Amino acid sequence: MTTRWLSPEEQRAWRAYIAASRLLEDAIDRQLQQEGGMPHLFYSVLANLSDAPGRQLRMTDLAETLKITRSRLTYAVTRLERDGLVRRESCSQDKRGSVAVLTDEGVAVLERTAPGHVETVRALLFDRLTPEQVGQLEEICTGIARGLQDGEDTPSGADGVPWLRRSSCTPASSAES
Amino acid sequence: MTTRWLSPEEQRAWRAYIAASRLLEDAIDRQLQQEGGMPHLFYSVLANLSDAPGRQLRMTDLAETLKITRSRLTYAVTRLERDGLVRRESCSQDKRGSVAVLTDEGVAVLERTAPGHVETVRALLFDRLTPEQVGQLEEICTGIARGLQDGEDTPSGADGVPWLRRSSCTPASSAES
DNA sequence: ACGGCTTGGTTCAAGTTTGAAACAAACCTA
DNA sequence: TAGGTTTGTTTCAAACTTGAACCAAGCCGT
Repeated sequence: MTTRWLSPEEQRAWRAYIAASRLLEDAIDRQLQQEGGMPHLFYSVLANLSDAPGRQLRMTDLAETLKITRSRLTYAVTRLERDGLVRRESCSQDKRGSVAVLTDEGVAVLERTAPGHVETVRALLFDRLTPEQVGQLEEICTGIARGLQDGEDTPSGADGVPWLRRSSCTPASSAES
Repeated sequence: MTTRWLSPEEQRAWRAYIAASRLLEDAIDRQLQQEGGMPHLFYSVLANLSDAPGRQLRMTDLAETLKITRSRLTYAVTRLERDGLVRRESCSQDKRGSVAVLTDEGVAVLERTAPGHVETVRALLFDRLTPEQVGQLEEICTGIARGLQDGEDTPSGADGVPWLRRSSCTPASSAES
């Protein structure tokens, strides 16, 4: 096949998407770095732990919900542990595993940082979208994410390209990022 | 004000967005790294140069259209130059400036890599969206991006939070990423 | 022409990410 | 139950990003 290039509409959408996502992540990272001394991802680790039962989660589960590699998470948790916001405990059932536990100080930092973060997300994103657009965004992203996770362990069927890796999900509940 | 938390809809949209953007960038980076030996951003540098008049662009202009810091671009161009895909030339009009020029080898690599990249973007994103969604995505992203660039040199008016930096735009034309 | 401010780029160190390799414990299965 | 595979996590080096600091060249007003 002679490559199906992007249509003008698709190109515009793609460029806009790249620009928006780059700018948005940069802005959020900067805000969180200044007010919380940590990048967005690290904040997300705390946030996810905070609304997990017992404020703790197995490393792998955390990595899966955050959609990042275990390696990346190991680094993040190590740093957060050094700062006393998270503690590692070995898993009783499975001696291979370890769980990340949010410390009281972690909770405190999160509570102090969350408002500013949410305000930022709101100001930069949601205050600029109509309710319908919020719905559209969710629908679009949910579909894309699902597609990216299903191809998962891609057995490279027939002529399929083995894009992507990563695994399934184990969602937590409420709160922000 | 007591912090306007995200509504359930907003939360779902936000989480979905984070997941989708993370997975998408990872997948694209992986594909490009394998088939082109470079991360998405570097590919974008080549792509942007390729459809610029004379296949060249001032560093600052390139950084602005790519929405990245000059520093990041310096690194990327240095690497691409080391690989012979780009060449730096000093600007005649402004002796401070330098322009990045796409070399013939750069063009070759781009032509060899573009099809796979476009196929990926298509398979992972556009093939999963209806035409209406493509339009919605563009509209949403354009609005967000615009908002993020206007606040630009934020003079921190009254009680404004000085989120973000970065500058305006000087678009190029056709092709992919 | 001089000093000062702005602009275009680079440099450097510290921080983060990637991917492959290493480990160890859990799980088969013969 | 020994051996082989899979699973959970860390380690390590190389690559990339960040932000502040720096340097030069334009720009301006005097």
